[in-house]
Amino acid sequence: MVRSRLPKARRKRADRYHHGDLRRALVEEAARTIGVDGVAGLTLRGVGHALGVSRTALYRHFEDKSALLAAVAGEGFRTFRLALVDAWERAGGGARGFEAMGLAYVRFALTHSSHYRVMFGGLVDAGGKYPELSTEAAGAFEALVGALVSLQAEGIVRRDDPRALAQFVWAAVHGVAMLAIDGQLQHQERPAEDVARYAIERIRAAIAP
Amino acid sequence: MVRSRLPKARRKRADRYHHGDLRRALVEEAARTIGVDGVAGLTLRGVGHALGVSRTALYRHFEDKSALLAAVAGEGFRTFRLALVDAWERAGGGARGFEAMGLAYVRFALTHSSHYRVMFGGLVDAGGKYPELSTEAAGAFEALVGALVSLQAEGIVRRDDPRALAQFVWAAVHGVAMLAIDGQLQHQERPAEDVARYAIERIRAAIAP
DNA sequence: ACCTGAACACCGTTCAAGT
DNA sequence: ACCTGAACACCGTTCAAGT
Repeated sequence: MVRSRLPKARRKRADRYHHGDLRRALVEEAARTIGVDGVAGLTLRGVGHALGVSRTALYRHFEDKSALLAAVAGEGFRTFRLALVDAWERAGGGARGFEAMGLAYVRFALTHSSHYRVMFGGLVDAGGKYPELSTEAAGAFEALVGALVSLQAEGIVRRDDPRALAQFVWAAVHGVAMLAIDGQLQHQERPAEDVARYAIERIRAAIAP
Repeated sequence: MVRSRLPKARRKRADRYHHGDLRRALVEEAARTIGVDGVAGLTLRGVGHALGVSRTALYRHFEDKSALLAAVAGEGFRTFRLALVDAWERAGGGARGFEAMGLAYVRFALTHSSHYRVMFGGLVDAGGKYPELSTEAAGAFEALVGALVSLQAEGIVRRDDPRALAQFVWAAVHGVAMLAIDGQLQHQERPAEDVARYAIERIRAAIAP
């Protein structure tokens, strides 16, 4: 009996996936699918098929689809934090670092829009489930807090509670990113990045001493 | 043959739904379901069943599930705009009106969180589809622009392009609302409304002359 | 330990047919 | 015009069984 080759299946074989390899492969494949087809296009069957594995194999590593999405979101927060810190450090901190971090934020959201939506789609802090996700999200937040504390020491930022400041700044940039993703920021043909730059300048005024 | 009464079905009969009545009933029922069970809990079959109508009846009024959700989002933007304008006018405009509008914004988002998520879940401006939704969303935006123009005339707000200002303010409050919905704003046991108040104060500083 | 394949209970959507 | 009921092609998830 001839078995036709399945169209999307990878070369990898099932017996390679031991010792947690499959778990990582599942998260990566899910993230890739989301990047191409959006969250709505993510099916557990499709993920399994793409990896040449049965569609139920993933239940050995994740409780359900939500848990897989939480892992994807957690991974997203990790690379997100790295992008933010990298931008801050490359610009040498300070006022320039702050703008660079803000632009890196918006760029990440625009470049990985579907992934970003999963990160902020209501999974985080979903009743304390998915502790790894909460940790990664908190880590990204702490990167911002650290930057603000440094800016306070320089005298560029008002000496309010750093976490309160960070919540405000995060919320404001998050809002810009979300509206940019939704395509609601191109009213007068200005590119989203210019809008982001203007917003960051206003945020800087908002937190000035 | 005895027909057992279906559990969730309303009293209304199918023959009442003529001349567009069903369309409106479908939108209302979908909005109610979303409010109770979230977007994930919305099924076309459930909506039809709740109205005592076949599960395919809705295809006479909507192209597909997305179109129904767009109608729900549009309706959401309408009541949203009314809430914003009402808060602004009740406070008599000015600096107080601005704060009242901001608080009304966040309260609406927290009270109708699932509905709010549908409104900002990526349906608006989805390639120019759903013109009614775009119109309603634009209407809500214009309410904010109007308030800012009035504040500029009073000399409370800097004389930048009102639409650019409105985009920034909207984005910032939107971000606060989204993080509040996601439960990411209760770091130090402060209620979300206090965080919102602080954010609005900072936004006011950001757009000061 | 890890994976499979059949089965179950759900979906959204289509379509010929009814009034 | 508006609605129905059967049918289709999908889902996520469970579970006994295999290595």
